[in-house]
Amino acid sequence: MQQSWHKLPPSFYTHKNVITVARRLIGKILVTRFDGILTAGRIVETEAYNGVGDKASHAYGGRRTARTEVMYAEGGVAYVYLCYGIHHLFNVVSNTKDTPHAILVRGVEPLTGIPDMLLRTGKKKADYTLTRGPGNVSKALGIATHHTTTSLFGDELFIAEDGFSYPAKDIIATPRIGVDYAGEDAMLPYRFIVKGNRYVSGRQQ
DNA sequence: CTGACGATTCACT
DNA sequence: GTGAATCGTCAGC
Repeated sequence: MQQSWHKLPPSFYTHKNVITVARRLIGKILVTRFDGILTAGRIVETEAYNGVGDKASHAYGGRRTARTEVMYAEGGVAYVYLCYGIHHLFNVVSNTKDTPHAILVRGVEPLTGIPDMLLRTGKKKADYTLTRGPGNVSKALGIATHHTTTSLFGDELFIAEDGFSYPAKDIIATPRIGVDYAGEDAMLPYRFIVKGNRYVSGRQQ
């Protein structure tokens, strides 16, 4: 199983077009190995945040703060922040240094370590709610805010590919979720989902 | 130092 | 469908 995983190379993350990277992340495998506990899931939902010109992005207008500084790093690190005081949201930083692109992972399909995901989330059985929605993804995989700035080329937190891919016709673009405050940018088709997949958040088609 | 609020989730009506 | 939970972050004083 995991012996056929190949960690994504730096060139995957330094790509200039964050929309393209978000699209390519669909079908890849998000892997964590904290304290020797291996958990992994196949990414089925992502959202792109397109730098300083994107009103929905934390880096809109070139804003730099202690929290968002990591978005300006070279692609290939994690950006994790706390939302609503409760939920840890995991993002992948892309593009090169000083261009604050990021991709929010909103849904994965559990592959490895499901019993550990159940322990972390306190759930009793593995149904579609286990890793659907960005808060649940981080909780099930054990990702927390202190993992922000973690390199995706280490062994604790990374993204891999295993040769699997979804048919192109099943990957569709939609507007992003929960970004109504972004005005017209809220309409942009920067969210990618696997059509019909149960681990995609929001209303089911 | 203070206050308002969020790239959400879940329990409950 | 509605509302509470909950706290780090950031703008403003």
